Amino acid sequence: MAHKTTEYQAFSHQILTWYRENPRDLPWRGIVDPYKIWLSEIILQQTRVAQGLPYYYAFVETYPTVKDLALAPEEEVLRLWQGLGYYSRARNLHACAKSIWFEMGGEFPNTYDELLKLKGVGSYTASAIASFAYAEVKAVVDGNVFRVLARYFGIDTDIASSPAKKEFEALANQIIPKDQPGEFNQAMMDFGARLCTPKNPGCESCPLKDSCFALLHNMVSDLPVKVNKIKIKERHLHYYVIKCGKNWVWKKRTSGDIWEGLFDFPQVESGTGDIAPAMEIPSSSAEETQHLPKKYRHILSHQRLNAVFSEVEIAEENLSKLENWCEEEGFMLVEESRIEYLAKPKLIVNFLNDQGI
DNA sequence: TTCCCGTCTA
DNA sequence: TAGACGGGAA
Repeated sequence: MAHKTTEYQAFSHQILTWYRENPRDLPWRGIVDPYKIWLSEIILQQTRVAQGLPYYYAFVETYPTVKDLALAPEEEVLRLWQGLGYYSRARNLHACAKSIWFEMGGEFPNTYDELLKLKGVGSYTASAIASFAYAEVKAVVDGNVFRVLARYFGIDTDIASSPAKKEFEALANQIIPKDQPGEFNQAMMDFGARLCTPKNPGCESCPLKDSCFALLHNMVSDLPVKVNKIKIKERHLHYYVIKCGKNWVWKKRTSGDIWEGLFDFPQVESGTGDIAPAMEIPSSSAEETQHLPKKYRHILSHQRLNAVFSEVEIAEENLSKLENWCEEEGFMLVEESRIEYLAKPKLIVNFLNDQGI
């Protein structure tokens, strides 16, 4: 396949040339510390650079080394992650740091295969760290790479399917120059992010415009092929915001649902939202449900949440009853000034902001 | 509405 | 192998 090798070399040469003139200025570029590269890559999973950037700065500042992260309490890590979404990333990040520090002697894994064993590190992230920090020849395949390869080579495999991942990884690993794998990987992602964009790509100024399959066949807007089949679930949550003086009742969310490890309020879920669900709260009466319920709609990728917040005031003389109830139900009383230190879903942050908290 | 496709899990 | 997992921006 001599002609293919030549074609691939021409392709990677063009991409690298473009990259040298058009690199994104990112804070982790040129960094060789695998810890910081790992941090940046986990933060950037499913996340736009602009959104992840402040979190990267905060994490590097708060936890400059893997040791600092390992010694931090998980709740503090989740609080710093608040608002970024996909919270399992933060839990896995922290669990990995502990494992690297306490079980691996603080030695960061330094091969693709070893990196892949870390929780939350899949083939993309393992390739990124291995190529950036250790110059291992492993091609990254993220959304940008899918798009660039699908368009240039005219691949119409559904990129949401399982075989697509293998097909694109195999191709990218054929193309990647063995003498500068990290540069090439960054070049591909920047090229996809800045020029070969999902909408309105810069084909007129593209260095590959004479050989791009999609452009030559007028298929730029048709590639890559992505079959969207997410089912969106409609949910109705009724939250009870229970206060006793300056104490609020909070609930730490458990596994098996969204927002694991984050804090919100005691809650009842109903199928339709038509019927106002009831919750047995000690020492409260109808008159003590002070304000009109506040309604919020919150959109996630797989769920549409319709949340209603009812405020319940408990007389301070009933504090000990409330404490017992919290104990039984697995709730916790949190003093108002401590609320800001809890890791909370965006929905709850929005509600609190509207309350002036 | 579509894009962020990355990883884990059932 | 499909579905779950966030939140913001274009």
